[in-house]
Amino acid sequence: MASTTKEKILDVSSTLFSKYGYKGTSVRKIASSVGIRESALYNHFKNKDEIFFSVLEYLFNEDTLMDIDVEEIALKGKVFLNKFTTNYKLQTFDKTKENMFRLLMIELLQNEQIRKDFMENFHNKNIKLLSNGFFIMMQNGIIKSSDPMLLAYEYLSTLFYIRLQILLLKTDAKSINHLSTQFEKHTDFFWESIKV
Amino acid sequence: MASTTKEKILDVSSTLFSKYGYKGTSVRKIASSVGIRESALYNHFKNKDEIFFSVLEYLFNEDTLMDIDVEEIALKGKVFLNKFTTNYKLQTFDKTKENMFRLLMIELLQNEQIRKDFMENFHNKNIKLLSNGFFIMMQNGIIKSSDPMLLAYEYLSTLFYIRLQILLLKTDAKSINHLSTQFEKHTDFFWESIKV
DNA sequence: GTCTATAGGTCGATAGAC
DNA sequence: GTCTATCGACCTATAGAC
Repeated sequence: MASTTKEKILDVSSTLFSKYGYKGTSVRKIASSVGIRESALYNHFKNKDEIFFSVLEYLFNEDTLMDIDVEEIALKGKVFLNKFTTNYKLQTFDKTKENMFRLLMIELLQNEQIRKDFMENFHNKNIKLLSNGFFIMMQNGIIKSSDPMLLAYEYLSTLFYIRLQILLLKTDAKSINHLSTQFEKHTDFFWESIKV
Repeated sequence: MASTTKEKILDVSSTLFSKYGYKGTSVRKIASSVGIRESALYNHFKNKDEIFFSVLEYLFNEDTLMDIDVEEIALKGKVFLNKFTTNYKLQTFDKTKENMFRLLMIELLQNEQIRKDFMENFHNKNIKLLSNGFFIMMQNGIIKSSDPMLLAYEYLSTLFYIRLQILLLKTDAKSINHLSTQFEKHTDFFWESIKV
């Protein structure tokens, strides 16, 4: 991996952007980290913006789609939640996904494209998947009848909050032991709240 | 208000920092917004950092303490939650508090002091208050017996997520109508989950 | 595709006159 | 306490030699 210069640039700059954000990452730093001069960068990318957006594509294009057959697995009730939670937890501790999430949070209020990506890939997509699952459960009498969207929102928001907490603690190299089982505790608590 | 030059500087720079963050706000922009030259700023503050931290103090020192007598009001069950939610919602739509929250989110991953403030004033303080309330409710048989800390975490995380969503939508001048009653929906759902 | 050299801009901060 | 003038550092980007 990172055999060509262009790939090396993307690799290095994705790390830097995820750490220091757009403004905090200079073309100079990227070049020196790659081991070339600034001017050489411009043989591979038109300008800083093009590097940045290539990094975004690179970090986001890894499909964040949950590998879940909703129609089928929602019928198994809590198994659906467990699977979703496990997937979410895996992403939280995956290095590339962590970088993506970090960059997302850094630029969330400074970059409209990032906000779009966040809303689409982190919020809407998950809300849709979850509410779909909850809807099926309700129709089959597995959980209490209510608003599937609300349930999805309630369920997802806590997962997000745990993920953010873990990111912050990691940033200061603090212990995250007390949060290691928080995902599962949340799933258990939530399931007890909605099950019939 | 903002009678002295020093106050005017703080007022202007709190707006700029909340909008563009630390790096995105230059001493030049602050000076020109106030209506003076950069050099004149240095008669009131030692450097950019001192302005920034004064802004932090200015934005945070408004007491964010909930005006709640936990011991007494927790006995009333859902009234406790309603009061907390109302307070949280008020802060979400208060202009100064919104600026504070925005600055917090912008600098969360770039500034250790901000992370500390976030953890202390947004997380720990609220978790403590809430879990205290839940503990009292449990002891009085008002809600089901479980871990008060977990309940506090579950309850707070969704409030935070709603607040973040509202902030993002406001940033792009999008409608937040569909979220206007989300705080209350959350409170109702959560109360139904925990009440005896 | 890399290098050197450099342009033109913004940044935070200081010196010194008034 | 304000101004003008200026500094050195850093920034993105380009021209042109090899």
